[in-house]
Amino acid sequence: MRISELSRRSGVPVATIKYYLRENLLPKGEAVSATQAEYTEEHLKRLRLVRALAEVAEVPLSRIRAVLEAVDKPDIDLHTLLGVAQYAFTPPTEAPADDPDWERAQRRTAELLAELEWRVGPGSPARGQLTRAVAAMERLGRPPSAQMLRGYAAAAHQAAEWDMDCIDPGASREENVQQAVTMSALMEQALSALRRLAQEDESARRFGCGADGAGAHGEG
Amino acid sequence: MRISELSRRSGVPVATIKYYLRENLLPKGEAVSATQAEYTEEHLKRLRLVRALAEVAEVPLSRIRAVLEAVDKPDIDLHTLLGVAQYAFTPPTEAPADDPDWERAQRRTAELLAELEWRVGPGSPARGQLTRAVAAMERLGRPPSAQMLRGYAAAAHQAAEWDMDCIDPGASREENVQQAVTMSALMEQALSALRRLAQEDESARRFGCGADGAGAHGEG
DNA sequence: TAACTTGGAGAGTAGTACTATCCAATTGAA
DNA sequence: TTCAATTGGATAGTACTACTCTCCAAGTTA
Repeated sequence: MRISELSRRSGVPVATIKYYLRENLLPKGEAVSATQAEYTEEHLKRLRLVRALAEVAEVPLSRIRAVLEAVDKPDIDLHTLLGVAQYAFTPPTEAPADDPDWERAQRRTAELLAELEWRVGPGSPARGQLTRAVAAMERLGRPPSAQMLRGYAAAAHQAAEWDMDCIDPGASREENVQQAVTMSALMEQALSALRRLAQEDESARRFGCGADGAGAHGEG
Repeated sequence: MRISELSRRSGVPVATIKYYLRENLLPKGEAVSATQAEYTEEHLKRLRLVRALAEVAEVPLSRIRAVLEAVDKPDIDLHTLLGVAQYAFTPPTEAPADDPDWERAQRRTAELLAELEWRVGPGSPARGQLTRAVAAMERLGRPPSAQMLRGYAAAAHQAAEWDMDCIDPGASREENVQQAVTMSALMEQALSALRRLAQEDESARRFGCGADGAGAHGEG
């Protein structure tokens, strides 16, 4: 397939595909001649994946590139594959110096993970992300209760188990990468949306005036 | 307090505070003279909130402005207050024309919400967000199973209940706004981080080689 | 009174994600 | 065979976001 067909089938403008090629978000097609290259179904799949992550999950292209590069290394086992994808997805957090809120948050998250006995690497960037969120809440004078964190952790673990149910250890590497990345990014969007909808529902139940739930606040 | 003290106490550069004032992210201080204005503790709180949302939750300033403006309207009840904050937070999604994946996703999300009997407005932007995520997964050939969506929905509702437990109907309006906004944005970050950590744990349990969990993939 | 600070305005900057233009080589229809 | 159209590759330009810097006159402090 030529670049124009890739464009037509994916709905992505040719100029954008060229940009993705330059930025190493898409591997180059096989050069047939000096001014012709052949693209495959794999290119189309990868392109669709990049667009889904960029448009729907709002992942910056730099991080998409990091994930794809991390994942393109051959000869790693499934757990490591999922791990590097995860690690590349999560932006690294640098700890501020001499911040009591940060110190407290870090202590709390470490205690939580120890209590839950989760098998997470000591340098997992999601630790930093969690610490940052908790520290920000401390700074605003609204620290989350230990109970709340434990509850959220239980819900998150439940979600993670369903996620892992979708991974087939026997499937191909490319399959598992697609699955894992889709999982991480798109189900996160879905979870975020569901939580917002659930908040609206719960708010209606507790504080709502009418109890019908149909268009309480103006039909956006 | 003068602008320089606001800067010192918040850690935000004076130039940035001036920018936020121009962009209506922070109300103007009370003008004492032509070249002097007085800022209060409320300004400091608001500034810290803006920074937490921008830096930690990565909410674009335009959406922070929308939330703060929506929430600054007086004389609305608690449920509506939480609702407008939520609505302003969620970017509106426009449906693509003639997309079978989108149609299917929309049908599935509508069915899910109906089955769960959640009281959500028909124009709630989180519906669009959910439809978009599901449609993207359909397009990639990896639609989430109905079971998985139901499971995620249950987890999301559980989280929403804990969220609402933190809202005190008797507290001041400004309190509730802060609480609701902090909740929505920062606990979402925390949930995302916890899900990633839980995925790492679950991946280690199922596919891991060593079973110690200490630094399986290279100490980020 | 002289150095410093302040609020306000405007321009400048860095980064992200495209988008448009140009070019020579190549291809496909007349 | 010829000639418009397409292709890949390179470069430049654009729109947007989030600051950051500079300037200035008015006001405050030593």
